[in-house]
Amino acid sequence: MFFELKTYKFFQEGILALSRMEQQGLRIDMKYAEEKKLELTKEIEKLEVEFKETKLYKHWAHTTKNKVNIYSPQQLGAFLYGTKKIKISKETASGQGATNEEALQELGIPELDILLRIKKLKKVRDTYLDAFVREQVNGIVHPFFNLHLVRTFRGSSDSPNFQNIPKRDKETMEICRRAILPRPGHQFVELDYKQLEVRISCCYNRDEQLKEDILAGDMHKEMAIRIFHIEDFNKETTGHSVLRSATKNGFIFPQFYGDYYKNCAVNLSYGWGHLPKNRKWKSTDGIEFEDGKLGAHLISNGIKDLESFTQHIKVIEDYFWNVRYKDYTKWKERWWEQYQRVGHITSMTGFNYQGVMKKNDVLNYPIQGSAFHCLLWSIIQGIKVQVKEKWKSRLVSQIHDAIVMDVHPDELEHVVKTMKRIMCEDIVKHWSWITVPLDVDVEIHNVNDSWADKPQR
DNA sequence: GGAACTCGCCAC
DNA sequence: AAACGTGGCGAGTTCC
Repeated sequence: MFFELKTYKFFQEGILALSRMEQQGLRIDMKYAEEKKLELTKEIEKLEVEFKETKLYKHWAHTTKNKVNIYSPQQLGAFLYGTKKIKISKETASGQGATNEEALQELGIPELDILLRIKKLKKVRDTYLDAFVREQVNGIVHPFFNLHLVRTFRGSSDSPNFQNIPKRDKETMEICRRAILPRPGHQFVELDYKQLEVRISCCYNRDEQLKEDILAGDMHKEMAIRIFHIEDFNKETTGHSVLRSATKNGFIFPQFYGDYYKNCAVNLSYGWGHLPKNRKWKSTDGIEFEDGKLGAHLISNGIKDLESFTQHIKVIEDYFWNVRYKDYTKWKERWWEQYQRVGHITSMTGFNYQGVMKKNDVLNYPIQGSAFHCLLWSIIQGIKVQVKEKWKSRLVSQIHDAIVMDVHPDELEHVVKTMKRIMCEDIVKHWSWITVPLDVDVEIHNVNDSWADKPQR
């Protein structure tokens, strides 16, 4: 398949820019990382002893021929679903009984909480801290940023992977990111494109309602009101803000990736709302809502169990795609029809997607790719200025829609201003297909603070 | 002893 | 008719 020369050159420039990031690298607090690893090892050993004293473990050891490995999903599954004959509520892709966090928590066996805690600490120690220590050279890690590995023409990172360091979970985030430091006297600055993928999707689907919702509205709130029957939505109250998050992460995002109402209904009610899956809801079920429980609130609105909630979400999904974002839906049909007819699709940034693809792939790849290409273009331009103006500041990492910089305080104002200009203004002049304004969120950390420390304000 | 697989989990 | 997109990576397991 052909790529235009400018597309080829774009990636060539991209590789050169990313290799400058790689050469720069990021500082690791080696003393901290080594000490934290030891501390975690002690805690893990203590918890292992505690776990092995439980009745559950003794039963497991007693009924197993070979030595029990508590970290083997296969052995754990065999014990729980075989020996103990617990009914499987969730299967893995290959049809085995799942032993992931969600599945284990559902069993309600308190001893398993110890095991989950051990696994969480091991993950942090062995996947992150260990990798930093292993990969560092003279206290600096040089993560690779690849452009040749991903189906969507996004990038990836390895050795160590700097694109999946814990962020959402406060405890593990702090343990891992505390190890990452700016150069002495410098400060971290992060520039994140706001809602990049969905904005880029508008450049394909030209849906005016979606564009309006992104720029002026609050679609998570609007949909939360419909999903949970909230007449007087108030962002400040805990109940409403939880249900807004539930809607965002349990409905909006999955829907944009091609999920459907049945999964979303489970996500929303069982996942976020803590409502039971397999029986009628009671008024005492579910998370704390405004004055009572979510269960009571939904029951009073005629939704009494997962089945009726699923039917409700089906209606919402229909509204979402066939009424509210009907032009997006029309684009999906046109785009899918085109792929089926000619066998490939070309993205706004000039990349060809070919070969056997599912419908969701055809609809997602070009959007995901083009969104990342906005970031890549900004990185290329940013590094050009960095070199030309001989900045002491450096671009040091990228995470799909975000740039991480190691900035000298004297240059802070100029660097942030320049990067914002590149990311929001220059880019829309360069690519006329960008028909939606782009915006960035800037997080400025304090001088010498680690990546775990809170940014200013 | 390594390749290829599964499972689980971190990010966007 | 079917049903969530992209990665990296550690550990366990199976196969050769």
